[in-house]
Amino acid sequence: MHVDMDAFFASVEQLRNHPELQGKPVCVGHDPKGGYGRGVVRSASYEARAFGIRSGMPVSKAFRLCPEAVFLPGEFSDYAQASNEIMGILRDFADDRRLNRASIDEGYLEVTARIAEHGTPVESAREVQAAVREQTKLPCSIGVACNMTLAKVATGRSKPNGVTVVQQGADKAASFLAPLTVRVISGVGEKTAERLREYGIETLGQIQRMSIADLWPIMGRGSYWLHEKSLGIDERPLLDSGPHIRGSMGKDHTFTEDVEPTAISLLHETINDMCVRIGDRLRTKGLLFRTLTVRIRYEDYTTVQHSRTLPVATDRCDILDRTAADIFDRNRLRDRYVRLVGIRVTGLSERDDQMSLAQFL
DNA sequence: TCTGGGGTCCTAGGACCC
DNA sequence: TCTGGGGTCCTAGGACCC
Repeated sequence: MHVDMDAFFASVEQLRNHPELQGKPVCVGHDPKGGYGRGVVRSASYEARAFGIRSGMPVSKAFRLCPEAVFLPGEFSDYAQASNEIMGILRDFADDRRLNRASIDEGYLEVTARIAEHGTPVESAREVQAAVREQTKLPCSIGVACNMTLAKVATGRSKPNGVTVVQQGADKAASFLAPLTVRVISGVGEKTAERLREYGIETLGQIQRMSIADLWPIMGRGSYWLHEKSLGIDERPLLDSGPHIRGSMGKDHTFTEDVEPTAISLLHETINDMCVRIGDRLRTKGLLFRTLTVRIRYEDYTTVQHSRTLPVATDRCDILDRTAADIFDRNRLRDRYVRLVGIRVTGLSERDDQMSLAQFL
């Protein structure tokens, strides 16, 4: 069973934080600044979607589509809190409490035993949906199928507030997927879809009818993967995701206006500011980093990144800032306006409060 | 129309070690 | 002077997800 919250951030705002916004178009995202804002919409309520607004859309466009929409900056901690409540509920329904948390607002539950013991897939899904709604006020959609790929596609067909069940059997899976666009498969993004389109391929049914040899010139090594997905074949076991171990931490900043190459102090101040915040986050989480990556996006949107690995893991702000500034200075192109700068730290480890010999030296 | 910010995962080349 | 094969680590880029 795959459970995905409907317009998650926008729903939290409408149903938990600002009940007066129920029934109104709500966008969570960056300030549109009267149509001149540079961010994107992170989540749009269904009322906003009726105007054509979608998540990921530039806020400037969303504003033009619906100037009367309410734009909220959003409060991430509220969403994290709601997410934890939801995952707790889902876990209670899963066989052996086996839940795979796929993101802040979606998860996969093993429910084979539960369905065998009592009820049909539809009844079970409705039960989960009702429990989530009662305990958190929030709506979700659910897909039930014999593997994770199919369940997630099914959820996509259920939105909002729906339930879709894909009956068992290879033929049932294939005919369910056949008419759908390749984009419904998680892992097929815009680039892959465009490449397939160049060969006249748009639906999963078309891929089902191809051989691996036909697919190879288009997809290369990814051919087996895509062919199996198109048929609804997915052998991955549903593993409990366990406690989350983060692999990286970072911050990006897009300037309100592109920064001219000579404005060095502004660029350095911005980098310093981000380093201070990352340093604070590292220390509150008790983490150290070894590799630092600086990202630069220029006015024409070309983006490059440069990284450096330190000999010893650290959480020190001065090292973070000095290294970031140095990487930036050595690599930036001095004849281009800068749109964005970003800092990301990887190679994270937990801080051992005992000082190591390497650190001491 | 003009593209955020948080991430993950994969590939590939080069340096280096044994 | 030129050489293999196994392996790790680092760096850069790219695709993708929510």
